[in-house]
Amino acid sequence: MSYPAGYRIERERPRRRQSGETARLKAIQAAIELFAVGGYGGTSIADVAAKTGLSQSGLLHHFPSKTALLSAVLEHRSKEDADFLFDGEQAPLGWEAFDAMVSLVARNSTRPDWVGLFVRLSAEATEPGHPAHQWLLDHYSSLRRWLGEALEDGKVHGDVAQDAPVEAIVNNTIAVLDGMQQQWLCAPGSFSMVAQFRTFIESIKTTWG
Amino acid sequence: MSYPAGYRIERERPRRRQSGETARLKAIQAAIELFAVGGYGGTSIADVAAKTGLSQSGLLHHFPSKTALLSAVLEHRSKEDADFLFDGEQAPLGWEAFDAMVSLVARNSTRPDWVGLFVRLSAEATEPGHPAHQWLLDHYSSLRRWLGEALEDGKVHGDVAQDAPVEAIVNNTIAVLDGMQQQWLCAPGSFSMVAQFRTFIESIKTTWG
DNA sequence: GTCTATACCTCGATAGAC
DNA sequence: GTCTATCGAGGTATAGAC
Repeated sequence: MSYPAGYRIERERPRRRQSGETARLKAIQAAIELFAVGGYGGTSIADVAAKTGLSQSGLLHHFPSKTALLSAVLEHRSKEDADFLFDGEQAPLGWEAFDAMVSLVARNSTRPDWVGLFVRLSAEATEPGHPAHQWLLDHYSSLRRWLGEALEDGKVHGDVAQDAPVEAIVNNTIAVLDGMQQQWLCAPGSFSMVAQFRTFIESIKTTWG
Repeated sequence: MSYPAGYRIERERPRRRQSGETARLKAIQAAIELFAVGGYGGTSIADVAAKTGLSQSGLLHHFPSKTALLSAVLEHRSKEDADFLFDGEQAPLGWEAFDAMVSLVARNSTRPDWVGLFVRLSAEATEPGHPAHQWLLDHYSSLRRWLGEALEDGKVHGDVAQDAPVEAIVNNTIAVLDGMQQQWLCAPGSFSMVAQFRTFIESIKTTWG
């Protein structure tokens, strides 16, 4: 059975009840903002529900449990980060990868909630039993792989010194990124994350370029 | 009024009830280990009491509130850190300050509980309302001051390049320290914090030495 | 899809006996 | 110095009406 073009079975109609998808997105956004301040453990689903404009049970209709909500938040975050960094294109290699990280820092500077979300969750999720633990491991692992490959590629092309300690450079880059955000949260606006991160990148380029 | 040497008014006597000081120290140690895993918000005073070998109320006899316990923990930590780094002597200046930081990292490598304590608490305490917020600000502020002075002194003595961006170097050093510990907690023993931190220090020495 | 009501737990803190 | 008992608040999750 087929229909002529333009024919729609389900036409748009005004409705009081928002669609499940709308409610989910609103809730995820609310959860991001609240987790960013209180972390996962310090935020109640009632808080998220209130910010979403739902009762607690109303929220639990869309996310059967608090951890389900967390999973949705993490998935959302990972996706947006990947979209920003790569956006369908090939991941940059060589020092360009580190320049891409600078862009990421610039983007983060405009999104305190995302910085807070990561800083809080990653500290909590260090613990093996935490519901975001695996996510955190995956996050680090993919970041390490990408930056590691970028440096190895740079060695092949002669942009990176042959004796550059890849693992240490990669880990330190990630460490600067995370530690800087931690400091920045204490006093947002007290320094430029971009400028500071650039200083770091310049230093490693100078040393192992 | 004076007593002959060797004469003691209060002689040691066996007692069932431990002294207040003993109980306090036991509780602080227990709290450190528990805060290191669950953070401040994620740890109940009942947990601390159990680990100390007291009932919840028994613990609250020594620390009138949960925040009082936290304060004692923070004070304890700050003191031990200062003792380790300076130990009554003058704080080292120039690049020696950064070498001292390497020693600190080496010490931390043997104390996962301290690393955990700092990572969790500092992430929570980023929030202005957190009971450890001021402590965190003070911690960063004193660390920044010391490392900043060290670099300025190095400039005077010609060990540090005149155009070295002091603030960025200092902040990045602290960032590496913090971020590295965060990664290390995810998989303690998966890499050497000392070696990695040395790589960072070498890089900045190379660039601005 | 959203709500109220509720079950059941844990938490921080206080009161008061020993 | 340590305990039991208890209060009141707030947490997750479920049942069931609309």
